Amino acid sequence: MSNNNSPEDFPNFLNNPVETVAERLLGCFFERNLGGRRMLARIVETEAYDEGDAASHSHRGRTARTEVMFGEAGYLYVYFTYGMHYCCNVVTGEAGHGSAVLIRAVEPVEGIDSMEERRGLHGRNLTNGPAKLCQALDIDLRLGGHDLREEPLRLLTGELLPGESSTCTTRIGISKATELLRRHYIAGNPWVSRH
DNA sequence: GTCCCGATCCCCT
DNA sequence: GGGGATCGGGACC
Repeated sequence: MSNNNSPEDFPNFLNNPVETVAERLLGCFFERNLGGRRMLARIVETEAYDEGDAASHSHRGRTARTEVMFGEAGYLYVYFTYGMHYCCNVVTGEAGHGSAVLIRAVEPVEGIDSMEERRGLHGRNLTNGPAKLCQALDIDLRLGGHDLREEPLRLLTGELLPGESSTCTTRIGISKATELLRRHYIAGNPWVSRH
């Protein structure tokens, strides 16, 4: 992996249409510092959401919950769902436009023991779902609105590896705008939630 | 104020 | 493959 994880590695493409960003986030990293323990995870599956999209939390306009989605790119939008799960999104686009990319699956790279401890299991189910990865990386509402250039959770740029390619399909777990091809994942990657 | 349902996961079969 | 867990947001009264 050609990645030396310096702070300058923050992605410079977040201020683009959300489906473009969703694709380009594939291969980027979350670097989580938890009490001095470092975890690194590679993004392998994403979904794009924005205002014009009936499935998006920003579709009905600004609310206290979704305010972060309408802010500047590069911040974290976290929501709580089904009474017990958290999911996280990278805010994209210009301020005033409510768009974000849901991170649906990551591939553990470093600090795997720490993730396993938090999840209470090991193997494929560690991070192959949006709420699973939040539990593994200890992401909850306390990180809502967090600047992803800063500790303790940073977004670092990354690329697809030679031989890898991305695929685009319809999104998962939604009932509106089900026809849109706004789910992106790295083809064949074992950490993707569903192939 | 009340009601409904969700960008889900896990355990059981 | 199905259902239960569990709670906050948003719609409507």
